[in-house]
Amino acid sequence: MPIPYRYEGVRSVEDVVGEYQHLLPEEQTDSKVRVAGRVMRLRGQGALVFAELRDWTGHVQLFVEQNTAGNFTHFKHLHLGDWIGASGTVMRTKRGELSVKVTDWVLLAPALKNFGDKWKGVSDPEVRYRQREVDLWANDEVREIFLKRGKIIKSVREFLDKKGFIEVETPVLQAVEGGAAAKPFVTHHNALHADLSLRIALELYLKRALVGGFEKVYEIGRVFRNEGLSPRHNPEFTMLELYQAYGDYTDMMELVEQLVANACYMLHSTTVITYQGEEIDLTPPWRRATMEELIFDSTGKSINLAMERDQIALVADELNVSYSKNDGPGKIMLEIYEKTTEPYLKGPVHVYDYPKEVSPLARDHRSKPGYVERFETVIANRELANAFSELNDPKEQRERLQIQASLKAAGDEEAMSVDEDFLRALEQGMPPTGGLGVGIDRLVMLLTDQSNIKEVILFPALRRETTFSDNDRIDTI
RNA sequence: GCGCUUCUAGCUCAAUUGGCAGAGCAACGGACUCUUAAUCCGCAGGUUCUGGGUUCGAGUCCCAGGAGGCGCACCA
Repeated sequence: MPIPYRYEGVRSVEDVVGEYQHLLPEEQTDSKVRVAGRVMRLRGQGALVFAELRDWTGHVQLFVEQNTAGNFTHFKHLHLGDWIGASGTVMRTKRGELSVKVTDWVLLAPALKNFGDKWKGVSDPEVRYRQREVDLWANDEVREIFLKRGKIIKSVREFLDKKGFIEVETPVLQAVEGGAAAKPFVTHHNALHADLSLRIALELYLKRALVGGFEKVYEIGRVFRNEGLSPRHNPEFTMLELYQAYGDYTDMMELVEQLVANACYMLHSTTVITYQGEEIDLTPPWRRATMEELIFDSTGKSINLAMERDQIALVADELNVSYSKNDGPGKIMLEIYEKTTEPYLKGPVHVYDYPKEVSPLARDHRSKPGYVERFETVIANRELANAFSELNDPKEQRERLQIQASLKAAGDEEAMSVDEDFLRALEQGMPPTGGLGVGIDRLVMLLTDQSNIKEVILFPALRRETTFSDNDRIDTI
């Protein structure tokens, strides 16, 4: 029997099940429907076969009788996972299961490998991540997560569009990567005879868009960082960055609260969620606290940037926080915060007023010397967002980047370079601006209660597979 | 990159702690016209991740390597 190129008139299982939900046991209709999907279970019963057909929207039972269905013998010998199209009438069985009583059916694609145990599926994480297509069929909750991921991103777009933000796209291949402290992936453009980096952030080009007149602009895009893998880090991940002219970091606090609460509500119809067993209330407004206050709360130590570097270093020593000889007071303070405070912040909380030393793109604090107007939002002990009042003074920005470049020359692989294109743009004038970055994967993890980033990335990065294992039917066919 | 840990049939897991590698599901053959992880009968299935070593004997102990998970480090 030839496998057809198309199968027309298919209705979704969800649609069919919804329409005929009212049928009583043993009630038969002469309503013809066509459905298609994978055969996920087979129960032979002599001259009668029950099958579970699953499509993207759900599952429905097929009732296949020798007397009334074509090609009955072949149907009996279908394999779990085979794609078929079936047409028939809708009925409910004696035992109450809504079914399609099949009259005609056709094999659309055989499954030469199975999806594991029909009850337990697959649980080996290596198979689940390497062969996500198997995972998606074997584990319903996996499909659910990726459906939710799509909904979350959609809700973010709708939210920003409603606020008047314009979505743009900026280069992934960049001559001078910048906008974050991270090691890039480097590639080569043959025709240009140039090494290019894959972007590590969206920041610099989006600011140039602001100079160009976009007053509210955002991009949701993949960025790439050449770092180790972990349950919370994939080398490519999705960032949202947005910039709003005439605003500052306090505007960004409100915006991120609304954005996250909105996505959460879209998904759960509430803004209170459970994450890894802990209840988290995302209802705005969120707590705001300075880094110094939070360090004091968790350690009882009072530090600030009016202190000498050595005094702060002494506190770090007392707290068993390591730092390097070249670190200034701001870097040491950040180290203290990250080791003693952030891991214990359940949040949501906006941690604000960062040391200037560790924030080369943020604007000087309007009243606190040595600080910039920057905050990070922490939820469930993890940084979810990072935002500042953006530095828009080209002279100051040049000096900051030159410091970065000298750090880079001294061996700091994560320091930035001087990006002349960016500086030239700033010289044209960038309005006062609030900017915000949100890790979308982290947001999805939070809202879907996942602790491993691989669970929210359809095809996460893994080491190259060196051996391919055989499966059963491929050899016997 | 470092530490801990896991790897047995296609899948999910056993194997008396060093003594003949096994079960359920899937597959294959058969019975059964209302099943729901159907049931029943039969049959087949293995480089125990790879390579060394210790031992009369290794899935089990030792060494090296591979892949995964968790933690640390870096970061989001």
